[in-house]
Amino acid sequence: VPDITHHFIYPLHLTGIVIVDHQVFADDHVPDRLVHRERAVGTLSRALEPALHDQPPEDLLIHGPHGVGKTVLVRHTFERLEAKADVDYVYVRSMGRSAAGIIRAVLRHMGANPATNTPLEDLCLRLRERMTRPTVVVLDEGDDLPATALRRLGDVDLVGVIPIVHDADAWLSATEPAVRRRFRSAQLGLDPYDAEELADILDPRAEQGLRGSVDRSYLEYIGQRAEGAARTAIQTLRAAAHLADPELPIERVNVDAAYHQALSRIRRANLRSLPLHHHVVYEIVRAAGDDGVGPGTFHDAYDRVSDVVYQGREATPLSKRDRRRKLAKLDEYELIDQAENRHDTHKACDTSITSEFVDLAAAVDVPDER
DNA sequence: ATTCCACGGGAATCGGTGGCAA
DNA sequence: TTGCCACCGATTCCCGTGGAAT
Repeated sequence: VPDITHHFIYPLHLTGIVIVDHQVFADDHVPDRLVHRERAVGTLSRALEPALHDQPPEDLLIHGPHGVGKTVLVRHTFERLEAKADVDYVYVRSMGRSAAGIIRAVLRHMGANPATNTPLEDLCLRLRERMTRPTVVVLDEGDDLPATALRRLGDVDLVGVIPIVHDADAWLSATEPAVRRRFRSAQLGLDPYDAEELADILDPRAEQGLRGSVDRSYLEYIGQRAEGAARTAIQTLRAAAHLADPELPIERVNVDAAYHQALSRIRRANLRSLPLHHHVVYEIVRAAGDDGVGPGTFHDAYDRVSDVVYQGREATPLSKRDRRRKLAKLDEYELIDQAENRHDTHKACDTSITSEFVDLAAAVDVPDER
């Protein structure tokens, strides 16, 4: 949440705030120019090109590691296309959604509001009815998309599908052959940036978003620390700006400290977005500290605290199977490292991140070790 | 080689909720 | 309005798989 209040309450020069434009650091900020992504913009534009002539856009599988700008690439390219042609663009965060959930999200974008229990078949019918112009459906976070969703969207004329995933090979081999054929030769991979490129990406943001200028070499340090991910680099710069003040110019802010603050902020937001069960599971893992907790011990601990933790809440404790699903989710969100096998341990990535909803210390006196 | 047990895919089940007919 | 049904999403149940210990 942007901290704007200080601007109005205190004279700027008396505060530690050097950020003058929060928007350029927001995750959904789309810059006018995508630095070092010219070729990717070209490839994507060519896939969308048929839409300019009222033809369905081509399917394209976009892949690459965290934070290399997959989503921004799509938004940026589409905004330009939209200015030129009568094309629709639907962006769906598909993580965890069923086939019906995805189709429903597309329909909602088109102005329909189908009930959650409308049959998938009906949803698809309505989708066809409403599809009157070329439409690009972007399925972000599409690593485990239900094949049904892809098949159904593929059946609709005028629709081009753009799944965004991390690992293209894994994705293709996990899906059904028909889908594989569609995307095998329609891929766009984004590589991590190097430190120089990241500095180029940070530079205009520092210019626009911060009071005063920032040394190029400092931006490069951040670039090195961010390991190829633009999102991490941008959030690190932002954290550094927060840590700076009139006494401590931004270049003197420790990059490591800023980096960790940025990571921790991202993880905190991730945890907050999850429902109660995940918080309980997370807190049990976190309570084990840096040594972690083996799967067996984890389940014992869960059983021991569950009565108290769930007391007075409508939710009830989970089966072992579902605890494993929650652990997998937490791993996905980079909140824990899940045990690889039964002799390994689950570990919290950052034990300083705590749940706002669940407090185990208040729930149990002393967890006795067995 | 055998045993132990967590893992994780998939089927079955449950609870909630629109839509619809009486 | 009421009662029923179909459907979804969440969860549990079931079970084959496989890594590590013995």
